[in-house]
Amino acid sequence: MNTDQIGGFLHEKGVKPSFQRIKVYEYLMNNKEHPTVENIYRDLIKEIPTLSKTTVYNSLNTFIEKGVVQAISIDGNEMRYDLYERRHGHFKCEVCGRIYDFLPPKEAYEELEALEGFLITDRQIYLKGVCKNCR
Amino acid sequence: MNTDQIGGFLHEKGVKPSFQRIKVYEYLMNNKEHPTVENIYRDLIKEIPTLSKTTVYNSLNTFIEKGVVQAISIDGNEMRYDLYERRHGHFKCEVCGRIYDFLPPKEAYEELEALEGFLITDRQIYLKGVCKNCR
DNA sequence: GTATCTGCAAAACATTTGCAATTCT
DNA sequence: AGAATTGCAAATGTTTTGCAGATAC
Repeated sequence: MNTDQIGGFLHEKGVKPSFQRIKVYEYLMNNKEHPTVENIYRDLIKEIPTLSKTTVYNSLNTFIEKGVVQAISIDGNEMRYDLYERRHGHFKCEVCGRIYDFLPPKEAYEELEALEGFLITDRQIYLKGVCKNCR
Repeated sequence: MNTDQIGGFLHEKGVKPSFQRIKVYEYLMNNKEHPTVENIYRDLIKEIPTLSKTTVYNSLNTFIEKGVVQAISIDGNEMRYDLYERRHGHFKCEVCGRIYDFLPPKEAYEELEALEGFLITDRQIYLKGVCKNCR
């Protein structure tokens, strides 16, 4: 996906595709390791020297509102961000700090529908432990 | 469970049962609505006028280390705390803000074991939406 | 008597807000 | 021109840290 295509996609989703927003979205496309605002800001400012952290926050919050990005609050520290994809869970390694995606079996999600009388709009499955590399 | 029994229990779990720690633990036993540090502090200071918020944080962090309490980071705001119980999920109502416990079907948890080569020490399932009362 | 725990004040961070300047249509 | 967006500085709110005094074994 090139810049124009991202613009088109954001527009479709109800997000005005400003230059900064396109860059933030593109960053999330190319960096799947669940970056923090700091990560995004530090990297993008090389390309966009006038960028402010506020704009990164603004962009991300707009994306979340429109459902194109999800926030990951797997621990009490900073938020991490990820393109929205249905039904994937996150595993955080307590040793290296890396966050891995995983695809929980369909059953795990389907069973979660069962909450009688509640409207469910978001589901997050967070696992913690020690990853393959760190064991 | 009375104060002495809590003390015994904490001792068993490797937590020195100070007066303050027993009170914090007792508070979590009696207040299952996932209180914040602020909640705990505001209520307990009535009983323990010298209590400090630092001690509440210290106690909770010790509890978490020893696995008797779990922290809930369901959103990017303050942490919430809950006695550790195997296998229960949390649902946050976006309207009233309340956090409900729910018991995910066994299958949902068992399937999560499947992560090849990873050691899993903690699992959290967070749902968000609108609760029965707020619909 | 030495370890640990408490509690105050200050520090450290992440995130939000107010607002003026800029950009886009 | 009008509306939305950007970016700076300041404010907010949560959690941690440093440290001195108190407590416990």
